[in-house]
Amino acid sequence: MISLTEENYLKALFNLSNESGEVNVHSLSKSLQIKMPTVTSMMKKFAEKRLVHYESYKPLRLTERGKKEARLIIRKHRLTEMFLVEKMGFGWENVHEIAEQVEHIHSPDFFEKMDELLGFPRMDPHGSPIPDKNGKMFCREYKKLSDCQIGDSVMLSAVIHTTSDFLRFLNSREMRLGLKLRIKTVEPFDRTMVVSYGKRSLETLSHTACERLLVEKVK
Amino acid sequence: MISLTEENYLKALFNLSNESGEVNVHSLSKSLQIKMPTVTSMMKKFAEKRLVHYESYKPLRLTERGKKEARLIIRKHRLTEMFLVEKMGFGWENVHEIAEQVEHIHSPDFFEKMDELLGFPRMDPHGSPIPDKNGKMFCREYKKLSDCQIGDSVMLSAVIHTTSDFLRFLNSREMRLGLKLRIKTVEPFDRTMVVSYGKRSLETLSHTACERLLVEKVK
DNA sequence: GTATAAAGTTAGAGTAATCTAACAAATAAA
DNA sequence: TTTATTTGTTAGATTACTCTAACTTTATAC
Repeated sequence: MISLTEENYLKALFNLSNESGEVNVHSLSKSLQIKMPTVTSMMKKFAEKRLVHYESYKPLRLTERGKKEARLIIRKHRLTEMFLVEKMGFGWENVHEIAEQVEHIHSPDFFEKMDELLGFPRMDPHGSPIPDKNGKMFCREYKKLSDCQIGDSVMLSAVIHTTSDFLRFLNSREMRLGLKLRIKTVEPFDRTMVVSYGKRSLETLSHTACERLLVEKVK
Repeated sequence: MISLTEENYLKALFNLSNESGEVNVHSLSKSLQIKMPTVTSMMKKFAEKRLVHYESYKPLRLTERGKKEARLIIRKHRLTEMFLVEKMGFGWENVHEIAEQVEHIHSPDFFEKMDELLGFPRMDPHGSPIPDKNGKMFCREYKKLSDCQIGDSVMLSAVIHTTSDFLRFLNSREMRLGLKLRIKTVEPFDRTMVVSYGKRSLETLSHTACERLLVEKVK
């Protein structure tokens, strides 16, 4: 059995994993706002439960089991966010907090029903993929807007590091998933971009903003 | 701040209160499946927090504050049950378990939205009243079917002690809230009733069943 | 009205999850 | 390559909630 506390550790481990699947105690501690010694001792418990590979002074790595459990929690989180937006009329900037709580509910039926009512969506309202009931996740290859070039035409496909401040900023610029935009200029010194889309022909986006926007190339 | 554990104690206290608002440690212990010494010590904590009136060896009584907090949790529970039935297509016999978990979510917006989408219902799917956001509860005066007489015509208005077994029993007899029924006979020795309603002219109900059915007189 | 049973309390201990203080290892800087 | 900084661990304490065993009070039965 996995406790609510453990579920939060699992989710953070999953979200903080770098390309090679590694997380260090310090970043986990910062992300969960739990002191390092507490995290260390929890990781020893996780190792016993075969949820992480743990060796003293080495980075943490989720086991396959750990990853699967994490994805099942993320599935519940993302289905909930989608349900809140699509079926209950919440704005995408207001659903995270609620989903953080709903994701811990133990009831397969509840989430199956959500999935069904939503028509088995593959993405959440922020464009992140929703793992299936077996904990498998289908990932498309997105690119950060900040890695694109002047002249590129791209479609906004997902947003990451979605604080509600950031989402409100996007709302205020009428930016939605699926939006097609074109890069007009990139400032060399701070990498600020000027883009055009819809009726807006000269919208300025900071490098920080562009790093949080995932796009796909369009012709 | 009231913890999840405390919320469960509050709810049980409220539901077990008799006419004079009293609950004993023993029944609370049985209902929560928590041993009596644990309950006693929690009740001392509740007394400090001004949630119950506590005196050694005397029955427990919720304070006004305690009652209000309890009703706010019950509001969340009943709104959730209603939402699960009306908006998500669950059967009334399957919603209790899920609502037991959802009721602990801290998000006024979430429950306000449910309330709104449901059209501000005053009753849950089992006919129990839903307290308002200030923790006020409007109660109609119902009567147990078991307290009615031969020849009475009544409307089924609520069901209590709603285990899923019992609700499935009602489903199997096509019994729904709002149903009008007439008492044909009452066996004197075991108080079994024979009633008629809809297309069913001779349905037998045990005394146990009749005690769980709340009705209003109709002419 | 005493004996028995039921209900309630006290004392002491255990577990999960957290913390601080002190120390150790690994990494970065000088 | 030594020093300083960052990261990680150990040890020991704390809080919330739970338990069992032993004892006390209240209620019930004879």
